[in-house]
Amino acid sequence: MQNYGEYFRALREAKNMTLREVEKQADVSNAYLSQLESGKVKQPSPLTLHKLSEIYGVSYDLLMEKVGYPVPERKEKMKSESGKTSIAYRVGDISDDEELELLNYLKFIRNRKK
Amino acid sequence: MQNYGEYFRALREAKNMTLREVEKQADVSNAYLSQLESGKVKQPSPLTLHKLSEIYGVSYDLLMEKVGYPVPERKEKMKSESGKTSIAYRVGDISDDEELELLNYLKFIRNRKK
DNA sequence: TATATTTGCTTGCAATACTTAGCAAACCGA
DNA sequence: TCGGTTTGCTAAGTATTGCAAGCAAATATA
Repeated sequence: MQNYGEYFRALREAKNMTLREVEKQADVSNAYLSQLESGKVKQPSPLTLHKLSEIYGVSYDLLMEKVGYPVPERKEKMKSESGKTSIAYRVGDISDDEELELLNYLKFIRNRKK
Repeated sequence: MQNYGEYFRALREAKNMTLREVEKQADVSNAYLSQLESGKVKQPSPLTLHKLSEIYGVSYDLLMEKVGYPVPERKEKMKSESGKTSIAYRVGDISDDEELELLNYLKFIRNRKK
């Protein structure tokens, strides 16, 4: 993915967290998080991705793949293994653009009722 | 692992390869390989590890673990999640209500652009 | 309104991955 | 012996990760 900065931002905003909240929980500086979300970071380290994956509740592998690191066989497996069962729930059915929209909508949902 | 430099050297020598042979196949400079094997490198990038894993015939995961990167736990998490929704896999932990809303919104997105 | 806090961001800076250039010793065939 | 090649290595330089410090605007609090 080229513009994964926006993706990280969407993840954070979907959780309604500030840069400094993530900084505390992940032990990653808010300065660096800002750079990450604005596309100024090329490839954050696996350790950083791991911390963020836990906070945002997404898989470590997914983030590794997002930023362009080689990923130990997973995507291919999931695509080839499960047949047509539960196609509506399949991961690959959602494009990156759609995913961003869903994250933004999730943020809207969570802010709506307060 | 602390002294994985020697480990990489052992891998290379077990294959009877020179630094320059590995350089050609992996597209990693012999200078850097030398530093790597003499313990002057802290954490080679995942991409470099991936290339070396293919040449030396060891698993990518193993090398990732050797140099101290977090390694995806493929035991419980993924299996317990696979039965659930894949949207959660992509956008993070969500409630059932939120999932329903997101699925409806996804349908809206897809019908919209046509 | 005025002051304090929050929030995102930018600017230097240190550490480190990785490269190009090149050195020195070992190894070759004539 | 001698010129060339191979081999591992070091030195110097570039690029990027990630941080501490701090700024400016928004927001909260008095």
